Amino acid sequence: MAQLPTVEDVARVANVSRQTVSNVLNSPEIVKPETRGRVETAIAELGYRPHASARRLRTRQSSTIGIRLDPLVNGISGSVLDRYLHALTERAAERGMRIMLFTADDPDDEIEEFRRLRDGADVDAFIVTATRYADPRIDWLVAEKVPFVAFGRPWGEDLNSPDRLWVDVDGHSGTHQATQHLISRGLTRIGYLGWPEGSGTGDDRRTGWEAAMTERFGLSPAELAGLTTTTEEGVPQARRIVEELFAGDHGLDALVCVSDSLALGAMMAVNEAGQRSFPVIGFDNTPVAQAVGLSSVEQNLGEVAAGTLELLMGATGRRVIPHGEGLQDPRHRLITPKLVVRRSSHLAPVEEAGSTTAGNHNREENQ
Amino acid sequence: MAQLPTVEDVARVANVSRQTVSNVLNSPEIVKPETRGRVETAIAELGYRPHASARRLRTRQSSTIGIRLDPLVNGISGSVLDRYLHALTERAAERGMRIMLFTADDPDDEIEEFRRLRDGADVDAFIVTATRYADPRIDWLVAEKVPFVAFGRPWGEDLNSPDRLWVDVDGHSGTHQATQHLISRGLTRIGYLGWPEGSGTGDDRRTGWEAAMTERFGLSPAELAGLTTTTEEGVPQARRIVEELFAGDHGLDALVCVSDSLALGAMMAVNEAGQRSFPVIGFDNTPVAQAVGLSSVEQNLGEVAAGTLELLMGATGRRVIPHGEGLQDPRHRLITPKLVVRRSSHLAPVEEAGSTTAGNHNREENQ
DNA sequence: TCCGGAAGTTTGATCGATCAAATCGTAAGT
DNA sequence: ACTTACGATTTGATCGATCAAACTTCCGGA
Repeated sequence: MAQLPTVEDVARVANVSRQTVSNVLNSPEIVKPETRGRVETAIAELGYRPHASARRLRTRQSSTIGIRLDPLVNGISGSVLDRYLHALTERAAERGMRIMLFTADDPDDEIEEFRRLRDGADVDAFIVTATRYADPRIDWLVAEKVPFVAFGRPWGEDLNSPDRLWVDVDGHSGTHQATQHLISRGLTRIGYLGWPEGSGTGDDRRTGWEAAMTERFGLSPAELAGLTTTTEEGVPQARRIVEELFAGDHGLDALVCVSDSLALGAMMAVNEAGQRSFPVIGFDNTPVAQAVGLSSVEQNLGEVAAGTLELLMGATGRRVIPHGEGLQDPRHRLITPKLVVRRSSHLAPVEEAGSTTAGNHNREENQ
Repeated sequence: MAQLPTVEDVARVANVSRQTVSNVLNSPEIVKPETRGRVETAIAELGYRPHASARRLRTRQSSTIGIRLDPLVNGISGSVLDRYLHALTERAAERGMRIMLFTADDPDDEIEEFRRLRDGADVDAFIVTATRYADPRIDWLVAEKVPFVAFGRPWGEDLNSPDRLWVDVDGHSGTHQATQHLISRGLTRIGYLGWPEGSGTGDDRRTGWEAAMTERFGLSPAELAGLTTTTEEGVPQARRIVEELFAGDHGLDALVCVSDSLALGAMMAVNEAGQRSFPVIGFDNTPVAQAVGLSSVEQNLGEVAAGTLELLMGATGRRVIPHGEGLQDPRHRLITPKLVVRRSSHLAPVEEAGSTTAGNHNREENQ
């Protein structure tokens, strides 16, 4: 088979030099229109396509972003990361970037992988997920000046640190919307089913519910605590604890939950208890929520992905901004999620309050 | 910042030539052990890491596999591909390979992307999913002799075509196991809830149920047809049709379903009808099935991923076998799935037949 | 007329690795 | 002892692009 055409070949056909071909590709504006046209014709004619590795070797740019993909799929909510990945791949493609996946057993291993990918000019930047307090990965990336964006706020650290770009979903706003929605339907004893205190994301989501309840009913911290139930993540865990709740004298009207898993477990318990009009709202709007008709807070992962790339490449840029160069403010993006209200299925029917206007919430019938 | 070390630097420190360093990396067996040790020490000392792009430029190999990631997440079962992706990333890493993602709007666009990635030496091979009859992508890949593996059998074409490597899950076996399991519990009127005829995967799965029913009860085609219900993929669709079924005089004991979506819909209808001991079995073992305690057929995606790489790289190889070179037979892998039996939750409780031995089925309590 | 300078284009060097062929040294064969 | 052969290592060329600097035109101003 004939060799693939190179810049050299294109140059010969267009009767120009290598460099001019290169310029047509990389900075067309400096080439005289007439010449440019000739070169473009030659490119089309030969079916020329630049050799990415050669370009990378020279420019030390890869037009590729690395992200770790965990081996384990952590159940029902694992899909959030997958959906983010889909959105990211798509948005990245729009800017001529691609996504490369890798795995790692632990943070040290991940750093080792960062190093390999960076040194091999395989990727220009990383996206790190599941960040923790005093994360060694972040420290390494900052120290080595490798561009990166974290998906998830730096809980407990400086949210505005210039070194640390991040995107996240505003959990507070999500649960606030969910709670307000229930309030607008005339419900008052709205409980919160969350994770044990100490998780940044979980605590953030709880504050949204707290704020909405306090604004409307002026509850004291003690009263709020009385409406709060916590459990580890997991459908059976949630079902168990909500069953216990229903066994006692809870006096609740509805539940706002920190995740779809907990909401699903709660729904099952609600259903079990024969409570046919006890609304439950989840978080993440996973496929499961869609499937069973569970109202949930939708993280707009397309926006999250777009925000990620804006931080990495600027508003419209097509290459990663080197660390520390002309970074715009703010150095983060906090995406506001939207409540998706579903006419709940038989699993946990929600009575529609006749005249309720649902504001700007999404409303979705069972598709 | 100091330049990254190159082979040249390592060579100087180890007092050997560039090529020897290269040999230590690529064919250690031809280097005298003593020399090798010296080189390895130098590598460690300098923290040298090969520059992937330079290597790629020279060798025209990228150690990367490309796979398209669809923008849309097709509901509940979309996660199968995601789980495959996780498994693939992990297995690929074990062999020093990485996964690169891309998107495409349609088959032609995907071919264009194949071309770009191939010409740019970005990837060594592709994995194609969601293949169709007379798929133009396959034709292109075969014509261009680009190594690839299809996830999914070439339905309606030559299963043993030498040009076409594929991996797939044995749907027949999965539904056969599911049906046998129900039979072993003493159930007899076991229905099948599937997709409309014409989908390769769907038809394959139905044959497993048909075979098991025929073996045990010697049913005629007409009788089998009487036990079969079909609908398009989707939870609400399934719920609707099973509700209709229950409204009439169906006489069924249980349902084997072609997917978890349909099974979930069926479960909801069953529950609605107050049938508390009507087993439903799904297919794919999605997180949803785990969450709601639905028995389902688990596709072992780790094995599928491993099979994919075996076809691409040989049993233990660390590089992609060029098209047509020493491909072993068979040119495909058909992975046998396993039934996961769950003690079903309140959504659709399954009575345990006291003394049933479940054979080699997996048995899983609600975690 | 001559010079400065910008615009457009070309030339030579280079990125970091591997390939192919050459070289060196040593052990085996006759 | 002399050739042959092989194992181990080195040398020069090369992959395909871009960078940096040089070169050529051409125009306007003194």
